[in-house]
Amino acid sequence: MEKRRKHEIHKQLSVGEVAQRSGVAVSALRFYETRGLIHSWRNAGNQRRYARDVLRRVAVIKIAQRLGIPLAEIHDALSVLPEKRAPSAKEWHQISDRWREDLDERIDKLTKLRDQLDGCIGCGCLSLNTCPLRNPDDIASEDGPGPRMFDPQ
Amino acid sequence: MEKRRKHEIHKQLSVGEVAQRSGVAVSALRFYETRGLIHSWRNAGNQRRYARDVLRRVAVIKIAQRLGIPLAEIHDALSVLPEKRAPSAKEWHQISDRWREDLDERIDKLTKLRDQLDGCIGCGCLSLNTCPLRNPDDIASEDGPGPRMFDPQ
DNA sequence: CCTTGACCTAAACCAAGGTTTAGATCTCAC
DNA sequence: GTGAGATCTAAACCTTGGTTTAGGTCAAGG
Repeated sequence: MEKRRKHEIHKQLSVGEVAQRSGVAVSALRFYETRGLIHSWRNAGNQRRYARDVLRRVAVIKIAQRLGIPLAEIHDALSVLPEKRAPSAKEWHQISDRWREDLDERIDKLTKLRDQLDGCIGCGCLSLNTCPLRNPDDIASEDGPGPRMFDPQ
Repeated sequence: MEKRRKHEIHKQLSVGEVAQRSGVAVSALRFYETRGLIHSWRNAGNQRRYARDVLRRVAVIKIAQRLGIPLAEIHDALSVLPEKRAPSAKEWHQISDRWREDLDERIDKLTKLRDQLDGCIGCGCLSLNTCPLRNPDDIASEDGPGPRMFDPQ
């Protein structure tokens, strides 16, 4: 509780406090700042100070990272969100819907890939120049039949 | 046909020929060689020469890349495959089954993530310190309730 | 007042998967 | 045999998402 006192006294957070409470390394927080994902001001001694709202922002960043969204896109998404208040349901929807679509596309792509692989495993894939796995864009081989994937046995 | 003559005369392929026929850049082929994914010998003038079988190997590499398998793992998988003949169905199975599992896991992970996101979008997510999206490992927050994601409106 | 821990910056470093560049050498068709 | 185009090497560079290090400054309890 000794250590907690500081937190209770001022509403601003130091970078170390944000790190501890958000579970993100100090170096990562500074990195996010260079990328414009979070913001801070400086105290008299040039140290970063954060509004408590930064914790929400960092939480959103962490979620987006888990979803596999690149930081640049997270940045764009966050620029929709207000800095000093909680976003409205509508604002959150705007962002999460976009990420949801992104996720869907990736799942779709992987699923199609899996189906192609299954086809290729199952069928023996003796005619690999027509195999969808080898010809993702359905471009006919320009140089005669390619090598077969494996021996007919 | 002029240019084709060279191909027809010798069964060995130069790096440029492999690049053209496989659709992989020369620089990438050299890179794969440094990683031990493909092999070549040198001619009298120190230029790389490849057996035609390298084309099959590169095809497998390309497929694996599409599946999202890192080169180091592709290397491990390829070390199972023979260099100078087409792999047997069994050998191909050994590899493709592994990749299939890998793919499955990733699809699973993304699907779970999508479901969590859906839950979070749908439910309003007012209690974010218990939200599965924010607490992937189900660890209780140690520092009181976190900030809510958005306003109840 | 002083020491220790937190903080500051810039720059280097890491992984993956290559590409680009520079400068030298080889090959081949004519 | 010669010039163009292909190839060679090593090293630098690129992106993404940071971490580490070095050398200094700040803050605060005792």
